[in-house]
Amino acid sequence: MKRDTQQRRAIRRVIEESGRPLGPKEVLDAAQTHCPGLGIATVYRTLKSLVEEGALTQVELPGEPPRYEATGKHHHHHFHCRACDRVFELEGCPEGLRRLTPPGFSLESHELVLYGRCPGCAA
Amino acid sequence: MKRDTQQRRAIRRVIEESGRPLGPKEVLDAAQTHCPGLGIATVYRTLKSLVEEGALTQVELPGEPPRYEATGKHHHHHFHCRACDRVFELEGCPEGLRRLTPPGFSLESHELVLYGRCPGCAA
DNA sequence: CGCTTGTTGAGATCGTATTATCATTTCAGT
DNA sequence: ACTGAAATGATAATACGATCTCAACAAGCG
Repeated sequence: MKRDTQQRRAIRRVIEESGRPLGPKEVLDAAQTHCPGLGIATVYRTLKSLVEEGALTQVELPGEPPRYEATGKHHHHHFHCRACDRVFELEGCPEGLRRLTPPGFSLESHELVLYGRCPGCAA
Repeated sequence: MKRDTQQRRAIRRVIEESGRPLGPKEVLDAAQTHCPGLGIATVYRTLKSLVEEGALTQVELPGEPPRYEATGKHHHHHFHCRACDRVFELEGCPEGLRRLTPPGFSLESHELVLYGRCPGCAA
């Protein structure tokens, strides 16, 4: 049976409040302000179980370990800041993807990542 | 000083002839047909030095170790076949990326990956 | 409140990709 | 061909993220 622990509550909370995909380390740091003493093992365990029960979605970015965001948002992509290494959500989706697919290939999905500077780092 | 060895020649050759990004294991398998006895250590060493001298470019895809392709092609993206796990090059680039960038963010570059079935696996 | 059992935290352990080690080989200049 | 130095290959060692172990803890029930 699944228990409602402080740790699990803190982890869910920081991800839902952040509005952007967080890595395990980011989750740990943020959740420790609500739940001192929280360990990294619990973060990994909880992220895994939240993904399995569908509450979280793994976000895979090129050359990076996975991050996690709340499930249920509509289709979107991400912006990866090269300066602070944070990842932000983007609205919308580019046009003409089908046009890029050569004959014979069957297109099932796509991933797009924009790179640059976030507002805080662009200054 | 840099020597022209059979191993290095075989590795450059398979990458240039493949026309798609190859991972270290793929390079090893393909190059061994030209250079029997080739070891994985030499593949890693050579890939690294070819990247450093600018002959190869690292291709990072979500959730995958890097692959390598010849430098000098014009801007392009990739198609990742979910069945055979091979990666292919795509021509062209989607429209409207700038439109996706929220105010305050400075866009420097982007990566796009299409997923699906390649011609050989779609059948 | 007290018991049962799932959960936690610290550290050990693992898995995979990559790099270092080192004796041997082989390239390249003479 | 001879020689010195760089390159190679088998294997050990590393890096890193993620998972496992297990004693201590705490959620939830009666």
